[in-house]
Amino acid sequence: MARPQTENLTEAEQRIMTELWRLGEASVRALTDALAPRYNLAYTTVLTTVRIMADKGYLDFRKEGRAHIYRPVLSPQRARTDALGQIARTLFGGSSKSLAQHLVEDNQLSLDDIDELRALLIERETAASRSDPTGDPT
Amino acid sequence: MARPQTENLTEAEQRIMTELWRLGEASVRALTDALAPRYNLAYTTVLTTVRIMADKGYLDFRKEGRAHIYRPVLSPQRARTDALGQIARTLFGGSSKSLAQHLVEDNQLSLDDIDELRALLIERETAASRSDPTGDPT
DNA sequence: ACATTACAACTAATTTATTGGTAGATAAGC
DNA sequence: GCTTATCTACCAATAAATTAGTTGTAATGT
Repeated sequence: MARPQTENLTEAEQRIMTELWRLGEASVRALTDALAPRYNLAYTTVLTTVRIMADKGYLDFRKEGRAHIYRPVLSPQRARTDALGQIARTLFGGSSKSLAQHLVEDNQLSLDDIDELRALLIERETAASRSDPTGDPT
Repeated sequence: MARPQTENLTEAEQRIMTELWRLGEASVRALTDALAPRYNLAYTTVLTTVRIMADKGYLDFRKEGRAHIYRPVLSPQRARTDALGQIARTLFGGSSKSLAQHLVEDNQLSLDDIDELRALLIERETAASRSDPTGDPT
C-alpha cells in the first residue's frame, strides 16, 4: 500500500557508494571526511546511511578496534549493468541496441568513438576464440 | 532535512507515462482501464498520481465535459536523454562513450549492431552537411 | 424529478528516504 | 584510575511516494 523500497541505489546511497568505490574501504569517519568538500553531512547521517546499506546487502563491514570499516559488496560494473538494464527495460523496450541508437541520435558518440567500440568488440571476440578454439556459442 | 523529490520519474509515474506515450492522451478512466491488465489500481490511485504528475509539470490536461484528458509534456526522447545523461554522470564519470563501452563489454551489442550504429551516424552526418554545406560546427 | 453514475477534490494511512540528535560504551591520553 | 574523545546504537522529525476511501458535484437514465 505504501512506498516500495527502490531496487536501485538512492541518491544518498549513490554518494556513499561512489566514494567507497574510490576508497576501496573506509570507516564512517573517513567517509564523512571524504564527502565533506561536496556534501556537508553530519557523522550520524553517514552512519545511518551505511547501516541501512549494510542491511540491504550493498555493503559489508569488519570491526577494527571500536570502528567499523565498510566495504562495497556491489561492484561498479554490476551497478552499471543493473542501471543500464533497468533503463533499457523501462525506456527502450528492453533493447540495448535501441539504447545505443539513441546515443547516436543524441550526438553523444562520434565516428571515432564507434570505431573504437568496434575494435574493442573484435578484440574481445578474438580473445574469446583463442581461449575457446571451437568458437561454438554457449 | 528530509527526502528530496526525485528528479526522474518514479515507479508509479513511469507506469502512467509509458501508457500515455502509447495512448497519446487519456482520461483517468481510460488510463486505469489500460493499466488494469498488468496493474490492478483503484481509479482514485491513478487519479492521485496523475494529479501529482501534473503538479510536477510532467503532464498537461484539458477539460472535456466533466473529465480531464491528460497528455504527456515530457516526450519519450527527452525522458531517454535525461535518464541516460543521469546514468552517464553518476556511474560513468559523465562519459557517454564509457557507457557505450560498458555495453560492448557486457555483450549487449553485436558487431552488426555496431555497424548499424556507424551507418546511422554517417547517414545523419551526411544529411546534416546537405542542409549545412559549410560543415562548420556550431 | 429523482436515483444512479462518473468524476474530481480532499483526506488518510503507511512506508521509504534523508537528515541529525542523544545516550551509552569503549579506547586513548594523562 | 579518571577524564575525554570517538564510535555505535537507538530514536526523532520531516518530506516524498504509493495506495485508496470519502465526499461533493455534475451529468445521465428512466
